[in-house]
Amino acid sequence: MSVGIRDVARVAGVSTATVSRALGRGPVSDAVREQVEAAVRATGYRPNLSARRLRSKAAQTIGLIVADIRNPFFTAVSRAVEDAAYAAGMRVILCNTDEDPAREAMYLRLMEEERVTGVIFAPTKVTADGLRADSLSFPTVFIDRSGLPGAHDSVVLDNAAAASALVDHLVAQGFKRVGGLFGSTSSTARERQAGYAAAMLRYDLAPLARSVAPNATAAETEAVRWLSQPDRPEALILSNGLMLMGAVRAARTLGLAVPRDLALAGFDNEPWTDLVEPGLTVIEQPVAEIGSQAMRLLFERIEQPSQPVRKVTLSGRAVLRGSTRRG
Amino acid sequence: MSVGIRDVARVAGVSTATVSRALGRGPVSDAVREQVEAAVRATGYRPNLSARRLRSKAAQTIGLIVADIRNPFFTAVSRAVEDAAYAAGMRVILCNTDEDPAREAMYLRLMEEERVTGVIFAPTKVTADGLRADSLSFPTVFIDRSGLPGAHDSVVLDNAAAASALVDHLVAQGFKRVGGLFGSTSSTARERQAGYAAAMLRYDLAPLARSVAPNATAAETEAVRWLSQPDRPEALILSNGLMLMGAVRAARTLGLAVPRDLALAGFDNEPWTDLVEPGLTVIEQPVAEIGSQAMRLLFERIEQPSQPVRKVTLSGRAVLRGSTRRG
DNA sequence: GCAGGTTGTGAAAACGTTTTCATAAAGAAC
DNA sequence: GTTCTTTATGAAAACGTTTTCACAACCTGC
Repeated sequence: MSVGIRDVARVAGVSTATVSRALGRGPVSDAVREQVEAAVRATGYRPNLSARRLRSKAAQTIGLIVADIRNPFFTAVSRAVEDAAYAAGMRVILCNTDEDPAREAMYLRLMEEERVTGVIFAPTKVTADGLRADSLSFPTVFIDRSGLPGAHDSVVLDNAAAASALVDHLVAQGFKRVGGLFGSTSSTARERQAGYAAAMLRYDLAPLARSVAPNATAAETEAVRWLSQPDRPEALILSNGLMLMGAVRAARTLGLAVPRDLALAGFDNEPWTDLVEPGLTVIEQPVAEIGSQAMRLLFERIEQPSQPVRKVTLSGRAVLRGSTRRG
Repeated sequence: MSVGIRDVARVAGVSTATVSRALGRGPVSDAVREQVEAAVRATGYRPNLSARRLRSKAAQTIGLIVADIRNPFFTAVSRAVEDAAYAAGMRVILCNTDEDPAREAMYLRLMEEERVTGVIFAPTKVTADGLRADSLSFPTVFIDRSGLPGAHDSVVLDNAAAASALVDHLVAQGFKRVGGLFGSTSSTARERQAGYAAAMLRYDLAPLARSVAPNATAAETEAVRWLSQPDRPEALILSNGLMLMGAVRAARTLGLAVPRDLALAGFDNEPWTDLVEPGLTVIEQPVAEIGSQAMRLLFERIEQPSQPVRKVTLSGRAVLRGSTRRG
């Protein structure tokens, strides 16, 4: 049937141990190494990674658990994670949780069964708060969201500062009734909401915050409801790219001109945000950097399991466009 | 150290074989099954999937090889593939090739070493044309693109018809100098180009087609060059969503109003295409359907390896918006 | 010329499961 | 009551590698 290491050994005229050493790193003479390589070519041998993993206890596999790969933020991060993983000779198993704690639990169990080398995880708040430092049997780095302080390595945005910057800009433009629509499931949304509220209070303005599921349709529905009220906000901050899209839709539905009737600002500098007139003001997240930093932290954690927990905080960049220009 | 099936067996007072049967499907008495389940809970046992795969020769793993997960078309398809895979108890390994045949070859070799259950693959033209029916040691379904006729199962769009529909619409609107900018690496782009050219000829119009790398920046650069010429086209068809975005950017750069100075039509009904004024006319691809059909074909191929090769052709839906409305 | 490395190699154990084979017990058919 | 199935179980083999252990051959330093 299938050609195994024994066949290669027979063809090369050596033992299986020598073949294993020649293919991996081990002391073998140059002559033997060439013989083995020739035998591999001759037989078309392909190592069986399951057997290798079982014996060597090195899965060479990274788990990537995110809410939804269709969220462009996660798409971009995942690409950076995969590039780093494959560059290090590792595979990536991708999991979508849809912000559902039950699915998160299921995938975490799967990661255990796979005996993964490590995991990059964007947890919901409820899951993150339940995970103590020793809850997971594998090295884990949180991205975009953090959990209990000091429990896990993480790479996050300075969310409060970013939200604050948006408020600063809107207030400087003369907007006063600035509302905020934030996601309800992640620590990140909470931090953005807190940063927003704190900034508003600094200007002696009343924070007007609401929370919904962090997706486009939920945001659109809520925005339509909110903006139909007589005392509707004159500016709206959205806590991610999907929700920003929902808000744009809501403004269209209600016939509100941006920024004359409604100013809009949000997160995630997605390619389309500068194409929709008059351009959307957003906080740009360093998505590739988040992914690669997360992998760096993960690899360093794997090498030094007992080193202190680290949290890398990256700054967003405010990209100011027409959607927040004062009429 | 780690708890294995022997520990569970000892705690439950049965043999490892019985534990294995109780956990999988096998004839065991209800009493024993309960004992085993209790022992699993008591010990915190997690099966080692590498060992299971090695022995059972069932990897329960699907490989998904696409050009770039950041292309929203592939993002959406991948989500559908993953949903179907996890629903069937399988894992997904995701690979990005960047349209590079060398990386495609590398990932195909990886799939062999993983002994994957099957692969969903969007190959470049050069790789697809080199793959005969017996070139791959695992069941494979091509998506978005097809290879040698009858060599592999595939799920594709009726690309020629879709491109033709765009030409029909543009001509009906009164446009005559209709150009086409197509990707250079995939069979799909070729088919769209052919459909475009055939339709143009049907109207006694001269086809004006160019090919570039299928990404936003290459399309933008080429579009700027093309649209700067005195005899520039009055309408442009783009062969995917990224290129359509590049063309929108080019029009902005050159100060061309859409559709007055330039009509635009493309593929992929991405969420932003109706937000950028005056709305972009596109062919909507049934992305979720493509992913789930591909998985269906794959599973059926796994069950009946020798059944005839099948090709599922799905139709796109023309979404007509302002970008193609005549002056 | 000899003790003490170092280097290259093979035989066999080990990794943690599932599967095969054998067997005992229980039920069905006569 | 015998024989023939069927069902539930355990002992041991098997999956395809890597790693351990042992050892021989070759160096090095004196």
